[in-house]
Amino acid sequence: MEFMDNRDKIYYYMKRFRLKEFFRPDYYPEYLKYMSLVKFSKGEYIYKQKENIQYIYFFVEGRIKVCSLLSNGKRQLLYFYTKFGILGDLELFNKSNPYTLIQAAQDSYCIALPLAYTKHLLYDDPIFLRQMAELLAQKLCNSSSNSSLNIYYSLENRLCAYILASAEKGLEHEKEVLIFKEGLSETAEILGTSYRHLHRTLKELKEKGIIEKGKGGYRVLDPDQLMRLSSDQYM
Amino acid sequence: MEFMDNRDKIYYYMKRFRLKEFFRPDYYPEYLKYMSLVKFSKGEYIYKQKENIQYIYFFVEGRIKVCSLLSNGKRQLLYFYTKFGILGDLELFNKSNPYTLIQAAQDSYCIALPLAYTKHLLYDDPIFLRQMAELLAQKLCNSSSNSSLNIYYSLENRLCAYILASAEKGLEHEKEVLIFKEGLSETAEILGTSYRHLHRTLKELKEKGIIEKGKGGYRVLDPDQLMRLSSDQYM
DNA sequence: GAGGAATTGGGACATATGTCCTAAAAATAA
DNA sequence: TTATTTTTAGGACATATGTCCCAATTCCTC
Repeated sequence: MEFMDNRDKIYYYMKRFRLKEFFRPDYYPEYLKYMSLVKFSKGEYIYKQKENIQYIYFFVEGRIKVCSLLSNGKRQLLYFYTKFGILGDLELFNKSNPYTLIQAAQDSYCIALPLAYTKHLLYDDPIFLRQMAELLAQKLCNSSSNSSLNIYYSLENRLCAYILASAEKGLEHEKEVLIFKEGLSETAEILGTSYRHLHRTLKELKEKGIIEKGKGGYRVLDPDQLMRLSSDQYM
Repeated sequence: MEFMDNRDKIYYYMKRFRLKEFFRPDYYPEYLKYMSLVKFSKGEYIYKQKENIQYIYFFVEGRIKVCSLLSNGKRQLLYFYTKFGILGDLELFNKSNPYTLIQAAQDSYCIALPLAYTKHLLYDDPIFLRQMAELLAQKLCNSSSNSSLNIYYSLENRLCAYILASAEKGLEHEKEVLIFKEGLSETAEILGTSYRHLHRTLKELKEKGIIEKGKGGYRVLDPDQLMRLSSDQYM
């Protein structure tokens, strides 16, 4: 995590995402004193399991991946942050065990609020607490409906969604292309399938002309069809 | 929903489950004025989709089933309440759409708190709000891990869990037995599988001597093995 | 009790996915 | 560069699960 010394950017994001409305107006100036803009580099962990959390973050730019750690040691993909959102709500309120793994899927920016100086205020701030409850309720809805997607959709569907969510923009012959660069065994783990089956399914996508193997990963040839097959998951 | 005019029972449950600790002490007497004990009969709906919620409930006794309604019109089992819990937290904070279906799986008792007179207080009660956030965070954890169970466990596992959670105690030749009485097509729907496959799996359980078909449903012959196969789901 | 509707039981076959194994290719270390 | 490890590729086969059908049974209505 890298602290960006850029007060203007903070104010810009605060205004853009109306951070003010998350807090009791009279507590806000106190929070503001401690907020800072931070950058997470691609692959960096934002929270690791079992770690006591120091900050909550307002995610403002980039892409962030949320996995849960299962008892068998595997990871399972839960969610991608792609637009504004709050990180740490779950970890803040779920005493028992922070079981999630939150990782920057691309270089990402957040506004960090350290809990050390503000936790007592936050816990007494009905507006903040209500916002958190609403967010958690929303996430719970998402999670429940996602869990049904896992039953009703095939690996092909889930893979398409995952490719869309984690592919990166790159340039090739002056054209913008999407390239999927993730390691395949990690991908299999995250999608909760076997390497063998993942591979088979990738091959089918190749045969359908949707993706193409190139150096450094799979190039997306037909994003529209990828989208059609992926049915809004993880987004 | 039937209102039970039994003030003593309310106080008993309040003490037993420490309801007091869910609220700001100075607001509590006001809430107390409106609380009442209610009974839901087996099969009765506690919340239906799209209905604006009137009460939140503290579930104190019985068994309650929570399903989500999917866009394809099917239900999916999310959770069973078997011991103390709060109903309506999700519905209270998730403005967009109450998408869950909450139904008494057995005769059940709750303490009802009508929102009409108390919502403004609850929304300004940091202790209540924090409790809600904690509950929602916990449910979110459960839901996420459940969604992985759907991937990692076979129908046999899920079915065993479901039988355990929804079987009823009955007497037969003066011995206490568990009987699973749910309709099979409804069960298939809730477990997200086909009727055919459910049936096949039930047959396997019969052949393993775990259950037995009798009049009025399936008798559980070997609860221990059922437990072993079900791996703590929905509980 | 007769007739129709819903529920239960199951055969046949297709597809999705897992396990096991082996080989080629790429990355990394020595 | 060569040796070793990791990653990618895929054959063969087993199991889980779905779809389509139809028959038997039970339930419900008249």
